[in-house]
Amino acid sequence: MTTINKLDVEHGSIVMKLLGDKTRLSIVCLLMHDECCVCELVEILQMSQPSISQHVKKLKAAEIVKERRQGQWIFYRINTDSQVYPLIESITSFFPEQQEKIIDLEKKGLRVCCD
Amino acid sequence: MTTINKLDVEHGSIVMKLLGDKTRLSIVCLLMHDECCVCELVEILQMSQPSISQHVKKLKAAEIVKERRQGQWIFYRINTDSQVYPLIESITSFFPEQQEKIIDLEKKGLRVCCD
DNA sequence: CAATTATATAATCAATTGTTTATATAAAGA
DNA sequence: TCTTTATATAAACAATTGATTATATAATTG
Repeated sequence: MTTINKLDVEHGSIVMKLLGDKTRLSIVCLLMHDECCVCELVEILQMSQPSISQHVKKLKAAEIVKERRQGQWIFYRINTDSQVYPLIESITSFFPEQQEKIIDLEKKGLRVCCD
Repeated sequence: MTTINKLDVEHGSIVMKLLGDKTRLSIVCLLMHDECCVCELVEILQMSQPSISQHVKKLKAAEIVKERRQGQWIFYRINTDSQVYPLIESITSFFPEQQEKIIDLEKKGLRVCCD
């Protein structure tokens, strides 16, 4: 049994505003499945690299995502430790699975893998 | 057992942007408990009447709220028939109950009642 | 170490947003 | 019908936002 931790409206509206952008909402939905690096997001969302970087920067500033550098790449993932994670999880559950976009990326050989 | 109807990101981000404003998020949280007229929202949120009217207009345009005229007053309430209502309900559940603000209004004798 | 690849950052700019002030509409009451 | 009360709307404006272009940083590879 989980008790929901209430958020204040001030903080919540900031998070909601961040998700109130088509690109960022897509990024967050995508990252719910898998971590992705910037170039993968660029390919999937068909947007410029600086634009994607600016969006993930905002998500990072709000602690919605975390980053992890691996070689040349910087991988972004959902910050499940965040106070707003339950809200994020709840919101993204209303949107369609984005997995097929990552699968398409693999098919095109554009998936970044570092082992 | 309820099956969640998925929303598309395009539509969802518009709704999220509307809730990404402190005033509108507060209004929606308040209306989850009770319908309110504009002058009650003005009093509770301590904002100008035109400002509140502009905000509820946007919420109405997105079909998040409905209006009902009663005499001089126009009461706004959550549109529970909307396709995005489950999302609204889910999001608002993360924020504190706003009931005490309506109770305070009653104590001050500022609650609008038409019978 | 020079070239390449991935990402970040900064400057610029058009578009959007939220508030205020002023005015219009519409119902109620004297 | 004139006044009051409640609400809507329009115009103006400052602030914020998101995209683009150009440049910087940082790791990799030859």
